[in-house]
Parts: sequence; C-alpha cells; structure tokens
Amino acid sequence: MSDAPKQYDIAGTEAKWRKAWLENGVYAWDPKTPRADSYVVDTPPPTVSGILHIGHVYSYTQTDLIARFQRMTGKNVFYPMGFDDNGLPTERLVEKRRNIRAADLSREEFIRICHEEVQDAEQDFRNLFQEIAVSVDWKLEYQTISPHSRKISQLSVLDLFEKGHLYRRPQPSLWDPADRTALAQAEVVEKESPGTLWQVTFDLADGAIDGVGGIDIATTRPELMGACGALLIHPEHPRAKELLGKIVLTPLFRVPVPILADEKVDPEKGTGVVMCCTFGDTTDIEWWREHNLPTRVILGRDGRIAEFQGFGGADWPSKDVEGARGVIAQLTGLKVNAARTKMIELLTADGRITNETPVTRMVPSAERSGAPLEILVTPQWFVRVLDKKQALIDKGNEIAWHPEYMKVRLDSWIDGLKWDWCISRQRYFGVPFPFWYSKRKGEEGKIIAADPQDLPVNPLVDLPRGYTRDEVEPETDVLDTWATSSVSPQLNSWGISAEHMLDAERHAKLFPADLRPQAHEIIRTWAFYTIVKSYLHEDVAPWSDIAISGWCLAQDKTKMSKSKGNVVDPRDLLKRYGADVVRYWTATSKLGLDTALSEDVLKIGKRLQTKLWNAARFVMLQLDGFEGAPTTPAKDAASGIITEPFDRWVLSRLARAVRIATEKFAAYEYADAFETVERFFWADLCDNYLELVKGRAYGELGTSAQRLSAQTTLWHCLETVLRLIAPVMPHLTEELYAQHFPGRYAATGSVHARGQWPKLEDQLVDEAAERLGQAGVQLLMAVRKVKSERKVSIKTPISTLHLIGLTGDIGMLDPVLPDLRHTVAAEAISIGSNPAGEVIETEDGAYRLGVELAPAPAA
RNA sequence: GGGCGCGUAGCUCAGCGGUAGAGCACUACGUUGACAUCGUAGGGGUCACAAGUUCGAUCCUUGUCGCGCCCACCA
Repeated sequence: MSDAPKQYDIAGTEAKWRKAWLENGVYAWDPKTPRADSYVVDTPPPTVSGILHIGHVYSYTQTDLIARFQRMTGKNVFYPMGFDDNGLPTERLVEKRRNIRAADLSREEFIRICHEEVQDAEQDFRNLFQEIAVSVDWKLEYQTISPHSRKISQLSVLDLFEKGHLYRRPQPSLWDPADRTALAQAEVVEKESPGTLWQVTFDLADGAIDGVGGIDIATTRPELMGACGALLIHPEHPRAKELLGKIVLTPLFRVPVPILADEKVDPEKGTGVVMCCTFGDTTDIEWWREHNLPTRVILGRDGRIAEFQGFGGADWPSKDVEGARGVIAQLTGLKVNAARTKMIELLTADGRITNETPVTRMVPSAERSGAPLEILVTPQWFVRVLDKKQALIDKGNEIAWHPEYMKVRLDSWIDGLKWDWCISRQRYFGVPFPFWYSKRKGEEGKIIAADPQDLPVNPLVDLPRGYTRDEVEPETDVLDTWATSSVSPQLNSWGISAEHMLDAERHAKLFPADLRPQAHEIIRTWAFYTIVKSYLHEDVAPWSDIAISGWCLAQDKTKMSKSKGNVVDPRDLLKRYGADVVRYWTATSKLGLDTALSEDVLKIGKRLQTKLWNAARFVMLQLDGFEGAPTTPAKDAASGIITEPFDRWVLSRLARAVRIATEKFAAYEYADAFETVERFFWADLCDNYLELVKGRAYGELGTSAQRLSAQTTLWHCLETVLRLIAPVMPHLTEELYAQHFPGRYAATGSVHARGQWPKLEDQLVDEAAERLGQAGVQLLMAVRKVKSERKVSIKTPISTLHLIGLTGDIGMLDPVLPDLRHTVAAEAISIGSNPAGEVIETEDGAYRLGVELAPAPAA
C-alpha cells in the first residue's frame, strides 16, 4: 500500500498518464447525455501559422482548469480542439517556409502545398497540448479547412444570403496592395509614419475674386489629386460665404470641381479647406456618398497609378485634356510613394506649393502584410452589420464576461464600426463562396447559389445544378478565415439555422455553447464575428459565458517578441519543470490579467508538488494496517467513527475549503479557488493536523477507536485533497490516487472522471469542533513560539505545560489536550496554575499559557 | 484626444470602509518518526501622488503622474 518511491519521477509519471488518458477516454464527450448535464467549450482553434508560444500554455491551461472543474462536478464536457489552418495566415507561412509566391503557382498546386505544410504545424500543437494535459476529447478534433468545415461555413454563407444579410457590391473597400486582397476593418492597424503636409493652390475657374487668385488646400497625399471630385469647407469658415458654390480647377489636371460645405470639415486643420478624392480615407467615402461626387479611379489593385479611365469624358472633364494627359503619362505605373514624389515635383514646377510641414501621421495598414492600405472600388461580399449595432451590443450583454470589464472592448468596437463586414478575399487557401454568376440569356449576372445538398462546393470545379460550364462564371473569391472561425460553435454542433441543419439533435445539445475562452486582442474579431453570426443565423448569443485570458509576458514584464529575444519556448519550460508545475504557475493568475513568467512561482509549484508527494507517503504510513472502510466525512462522523475534536476540526476546515473552492471555480475564479485549497493543504493539514494526529495515528495515544477516527480522517483528507488539486496538477494527483486509493481509482477510472469533485453535502461541517480545534492550534503555535524564542528544538520535552483561563471556560479545552500534549512533548499539563507566559485569545475565551521545559539531559 | 485596466514589502501578487496580507527573497534559531528539506520567529510598507466625502480611506469621489491595452485622430 505504501511502497511509493521516495521521490516523484516527474517525467516518467507524466508520460505514463498522458498515454493512459489518450487511451482510456476519460475526457470523452458522451453524445447521449442531455444538454442540461453538459458543459460545452468553444475552444479557440489555434492559428497553425503561429509559433508555439508560452502564451498557448498559459491560456489553454486556464481554460482547461475550468473544463476539468466542470467535468469533475459531473458535467458531460464537450471540449474539442480545432486548428485554424485556412486563410491568409497560412498562405503567408507557406510562402515564407517554401520560399514561393502563391501568385506564381497554379491554384491547385498552391493549395496542395498548404495542406501539406499545415500537417506538421498541427502535430506540433497537438504534442504541446497533450503534454500540458489539456483535457480535450481528441476525437472531436477539427480543421477549419476540412470538407466538413467548408460545408458548415458555406451553409452559413447560404443562410446569410437567403436571409438578406449578405450582399455583393462594387464599393469602396479596404485594400491591401501587397497581398492584393480586400480586408475587413478589424484587420487594419494604425502605423505611425513620417509624412509631409503640403499646401497646394487651386485656381478659381472663373478667375480671381477680390484679388484672391486661388484657394489653398492642405494634403499629405498629393498623388491622389487626380482623383479629386470636390473641395469642402466648413459652413462657418470665414471664407465660406465667398467660396461656396464656386468652381475651382485642380492643378495640373485642370479638372473643374465644386466647393461644397460640410460640417465634418475642421476649420482649424490645414487651411480649413480639404480636397475629397476617391479615395484617400473613410471621410472621403462619406463625402463622396453624401454629395454624390463622381468616382474617379486612379489606383490599380497593385497599388500603382493606373490609366485614368474615362478622363476627358463627360464625367471627368478637363480644361486642358492634353496637358493633363502628359501629367498622367508621367504618373502611370508608379507606386504611391513614387507618384507622390513626382506630383510634388510637378506641382513645385507649376508654382503650386505654398507651404510644406513635416508631420507624423497614423497610416492605416494591413495587420498581416504591414502594407499601407488603399481604398479601392472593387466588388466584394459584405455582411450587413452597420444597421444592427444596437442588437449586437444587446447580444453581447446577454453573455457573462469574465472579467466583466472586457465587455467594454466589444461595445466600443461595435460603436466605432464604419464598414459592413467584408468577408471576401482575393486569395487561394480558403473556403470558396458557394456561388456562380449566370451567363444565360435573360439572367446574365444573376447569382446562383449552390444547393445545400451539394456542399462543400468549389465553384471553380463544380457546377450548380441544371447549368453547364458555359452557362456560369464561378465566384473566384474565398472567404476570409474569420468568416469560418466565426462559426466555430456550429462547426461542432453541425447546424447553422433551422433552415440549414445537418444534425438537429446534436445541434440542440451543443449550441449555444457554455464557454468561449479567448484572448483579449481578438475580441473585435473572433468574439465579435461569432456573435454576429449566431445572431444573424438564430438570433441567439453563441455562448453563455466568455472567459478572456491575458497575455504571458516575459520576466521583465514586457511583451515577448522574437525581435527582443525574450521568447520562452514552452517545451523548454516543460522539460525543466514538468507539466503540473507549469500548470500551477498558470493557475496562480486570474483571467484577463497579463502575467509575467516567474521562476519564483514555478519554484513554489515544484515545492507544492514535492510536499504533496511526501504528505501522501506519510499519510499512507499512518494508514498501514488501516482496517476502516471510509465512506464520506459526513457519514463517517454520523456513524460515530470520527469522534475526536481535531479530526472533526480538520474535516470541517476541509469542508470550508471545498465550499469556497467550489464557489470560486463556478465563478471562473480558479486562482482564488486553488489558493484556498493550497492553503488548507499546507497550513491546516500539513503544518498542523499531521503533527497533532501523530500520537493517535501511530497508536501511541488513545484507544483503538480513537486511532480509527484519526486514520479515517487522514484517509478523507488525502483523498479529498487529491481531488481538489486534480484540476491544477492532473498527473501527480492521478498517480497518487491510483497508488493510494486503488479501490476508488478502480471504481471511478480516474481522479479526473465526471463527478469526482468533492460534494459539499459529503463534508463534515462542525462549527463547534472548528472553534475548539482552532483554539488547540493556537495553543500549539504558542508553544512552538516559546520553544523558538528559547532557541530549543521543537521536540524538546516540556515537563509541565501550565494553562489558566482568563475568560471563558478552561474546561472546554479538555478534549484537545491529549493530542496537544503528545504533539508538544509535554509530560504534564497543569490547569489552573498561574504561569507567566503568552496570552491566547480565542473565540470562546482567553487563556494564559506557560511552558516549563524539562531540564536538559546531561551531555 | 476618449475609454478600460494596472500602480500595495526587494520580487510575484492577494485584499478593498475600521489596528496592512501571503509566498518567494533576507536574518536568526531549530531539524521532529512524510518533506533534495521542513518548521518557528524576525526585519522590511507615508498601500503612486494630491484634494474631497466620512467618526474613520489602501479601499469611495475628483484630479495629477507613470505603465499597459483598446478606440479615435488621419486634410
């Protein structure tokens, strides 16, 4: 029973259980359990293009703590793992690793290579997650590029299309000239960049007024001047009266454009007059719409100045078409920056630049490629969200956010939305749109949607029912990866809406889910889009709870980054400490907070591991020859087995720990939960109870019934503590459980099995014993203090321990005195003598304690 | 510029209206029948700063400063 090795073999034990859990299905989801008894986790599918990061260990372990708790409380936990392998991130990874360009290969070839490359990356993640014992059911693994995911994702698109939430329209859209694709607002990052603010003079078309020959505007992007459609001025601007309604000519191009009034113009900025081009920024789009300005396209998809198509025609007149064409010829083919330089050169030569100021501007850039974005008019697919802001905020409010303040990020993001959600990408490795455009006579351009039965389809290869190859034009765009990952709950539930259901029964069991765990930087994308989708598909919030994890920072509290060289490879850390200790570190920090990786905390985790190992060995030593048959603390107390005050004290303290840990865990406050458990284990159980109980446990003190009481209590303490620590240190606790509680282990299959979390009703709550025991512990500590102050060994015998009651009834201490006397090595306890010594205040009275040490034996 | 979070012992963090807490680190002592240790004791804090509310503020309010993040500014 207690032939445990003296030392805990971390690596060997962890490997053993890792293998066993994969084989015995202890984390398996049971499809037959009713929804009410289930707990469904919408696991983040890691982007496989990312490197393995300590942050993965950090955040996935935090989720795992919650999942393990829920499982142990009896829930049928649906905890899948997915891999987000489709989309631009993977393409960029593949291009980098293989040193190829997607554009140079055939579409099929490139996609084949992507599939290949993704395999290795996924295996790395799989290994890592298994190594840290994330308790997912690996049978539920999914890939966002798999046929099944493509099918669900396309169903989602069909459903949105049928319900009128999806539209395709050529309209100004954010464009990444480097990756040559449209982007969504969420993929824009602002980059600080030096620039120049030029003041440029426009002539009035009808000559000077009041001696003023022209109007100065200010711009940082003169290269767009060719696309100018109007000048705008604030109606309250001092020159508004004289200028409004006038026509000016753009420099060089000599294009007549009107001067219009708009409240959005800031009279303080620049010259107070601004040119509107198609398109320099989002305000240009608003002006273009509101004032019905012409669309003048001068930029191509590659980000270079293109032919000014239609220039000189009725919609784009010029007072000097020939001269302008000369200018255009010099600009055509230039990238934006070169075009800017050229324009300044030409404008300067023309005497148009009246001022220039260096400025630092924030340039909207693509999150992934880093390239400055342009706004181009291209046909894109959009999900209508701008008209649903309030409803989306309301849906966000239906979800319990942990921590709560993270919800603000969603609200402010929705608040600031300026674009509908653009989901089309002009890329390759993604889920295709299930659409074709008809070329049939009479219905040219009509959008033909795939039959849901035929999904997933690839319109480049497949045909819509009833059409021939010649009759359709396939949609070549693919969905943005977020358009697929935003249905992650539905990828698992196998249904999108009442109209599009693959497995209604499964869907009802898994959707909406219980928990979405994720990081804070993707609230505006993943959380937001998922809410959008489930709102549009079924008018529900996708989950009841969302848990936002913080970041793992380097030891110096800065963000880990490759350029700083402070990235910690999780595999090194695991090698040095083992999974349980690394998990311990993650369990000490709360949701939402960024935490620095701390060697100190890891060391403490290691100590706890050693302590638990040794405490278990010790308890087992005491239980040598134990013939009891423990049931629960409550029952064993009721049946008169557990009788002694310190036994009842420690079990009642345990009950308190169980209650607090359960409450905290249920509220997603696993750090507080675990701290409570750790404290009970270390202070109450190890430091105090194990010392106080030795006399009876060894059979040196008291009757055999009192020994049985001690042993039964020890048994319950260890057995319960293992279950309480199990979510944090799964390997060690499983090892100890299997080793020391073979009966229980055989019956339940694992310390981690469903229903293993200690139940409050099984615990012994005895407040009187708790108070009495606490008083006894105070006496114990007082004696230790005396011995420490007199610089003698803790086991130095005491000839007489003197005790006198100052208030309260000293007699009530009687029941704890035998254990206490044995523990402090007192030969006698004298009640009523009045010693000089420590005053001990307890809830039931104050006592004074005096220690008379036995004379030191002659050396 | 707006919002959110954070600023508590040398370090990592709890606490959040009523004589400042834990662990680590440090110092001293002890080593007891589980403990590559463990235990006991100790030193160490104007709880970022300032004003206000209150009988009383680390905790509430307002402002300031510093750090981080989110959003906006982009002429």
